[in-house]
Amino acid sequence: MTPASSRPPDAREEAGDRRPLRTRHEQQEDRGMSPQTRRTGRTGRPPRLSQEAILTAAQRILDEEGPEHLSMRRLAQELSSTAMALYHHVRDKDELLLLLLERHAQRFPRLRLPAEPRDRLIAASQALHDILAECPWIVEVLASDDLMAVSALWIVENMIDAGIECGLSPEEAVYAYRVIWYYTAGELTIRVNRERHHAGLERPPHRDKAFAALTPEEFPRLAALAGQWDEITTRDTHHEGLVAIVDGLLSRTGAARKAT
Amino acid sequence: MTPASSRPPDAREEAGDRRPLRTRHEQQEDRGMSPQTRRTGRTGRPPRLSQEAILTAAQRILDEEGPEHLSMRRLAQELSSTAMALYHHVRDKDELLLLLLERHAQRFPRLRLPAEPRDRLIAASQALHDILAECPWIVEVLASDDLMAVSALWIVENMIDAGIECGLSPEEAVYAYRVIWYYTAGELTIRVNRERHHAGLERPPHRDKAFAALTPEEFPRLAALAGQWDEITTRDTHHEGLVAIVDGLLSRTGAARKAT
DNA sequence: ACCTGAACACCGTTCAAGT
DNA sequence: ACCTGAACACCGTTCAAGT
Repeated sequence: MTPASSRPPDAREEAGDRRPLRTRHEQQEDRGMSPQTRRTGRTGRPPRLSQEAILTAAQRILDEEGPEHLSMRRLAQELSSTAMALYHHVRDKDELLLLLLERHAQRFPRLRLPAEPRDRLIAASQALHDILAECPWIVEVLASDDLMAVSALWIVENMIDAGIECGLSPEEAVYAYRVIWYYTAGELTIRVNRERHHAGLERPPHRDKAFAALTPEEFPRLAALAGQWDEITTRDTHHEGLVAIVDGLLSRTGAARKAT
Repeated sequence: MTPASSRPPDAREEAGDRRPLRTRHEQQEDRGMSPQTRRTGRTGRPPRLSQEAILTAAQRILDEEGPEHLSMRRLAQELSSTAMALYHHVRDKDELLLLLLERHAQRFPRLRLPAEPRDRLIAASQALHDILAECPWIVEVLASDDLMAVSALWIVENMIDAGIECGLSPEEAVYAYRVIWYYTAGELTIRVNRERHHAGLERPPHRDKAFAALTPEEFPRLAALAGQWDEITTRDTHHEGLVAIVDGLLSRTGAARKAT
């Protein structure tokens, strides 16, 4: 979390962009002051809400009731306020989720990674996965981008650096990072959705339909595996898959020879 | 699309499951009759809507207005009907989306795949990706499951079969399939979200925040790449990544030696 | 400056009633 | 059997007004 030393000029007032307000939090951040420090100027009504309080309440809802219950209205209720009061501290729901992710990543301990580059690439990728596995509610937000939350940048940096030290060019290292990121995002999305549906106790109905279609003549392999499918499929193979992917990515350049 | 020869007993009337209705379409399917064939019994009011008409209208909305505009109400409007009329032909929105996927997969030509197993695994995986890349609106539904739509089962069958022919055990082949599927799902999800946001013309604001945090001292690799990031990141590396993953997965068993 | 209430423009789905 | 209208229980967000 470097305090942004050089920040690009605020482009929000440009034509077509109708979000004139900067949240209170952003203004404070610019002056490097906490609410307590600030003494200058006239004070309006003292704030009942704060971004911190909002985020804490949101996290509580997430933990106790699940992501599907986190709405601006529900959150306001939790704070004995109105939905609109929140918009004074947070631009919109997306920003709220992003801030929650940021908070989560900050709390996550900055692991010591192995020195050997292949191991480091694997360990960093695993850390990326683990951080997000703990806050799966945010998967949808993540999906929107490949450059991660600021607080998780150290992982991406390590992944790219390890890739380069393994003999990849910088471009190849970015591409390797992206392949791993896609795998991670896919695994998490599917895992989360499975758990969400599992919570509803119901097996998806089209699942049965698919199994019913598995005639041994047309689908010999799948028909043979149908009985064990759920069992095989339940095993957590994330790490195994990650290692295979990393080796596949590194072997393309003969970089693998450097490794263990 | 095998007509389901053995279908598990309908468990829907069990305790707690409150979906007594079977849609008209399902009933017909059971008797193996098309609407035209059916002559017996009293006919009630002739149907104005049909599943076919509903799916066609839904597809039109998807194509012309985008997935975010497909709602039951909008769809009913398109058919000059009411939202509730739809529920006579389709259980819920999820089923509607699943039927759309099924329809799409059916229309997709059943490719001739290479005989050589590694190439076949790659080609089948690519086909899976390509089918879904054309109907990205459904990514969210896909995410819920790893056993695909009935009409795409031939691809999964081929992937598993090719894996086994490459020397993997059946369990390993399923696991390989899942790794590839996670990669595919992740790639598609992120691609779709990017396009969806790109359509809104706005660069995500937290993107700038992340870049601003990229001090060369703390993040040397990322800082050096920042200028080219968008450019590198835009390149479509799906196929490259797929090949690397396949090779990584196969190399774990010495199966790679069999290949080309 | 900070917050509220009412309103806008939506969702998916249920239920009782109509023909 | 097929469809309708009204209603339920929600969304995120805007806007004008209050203190």
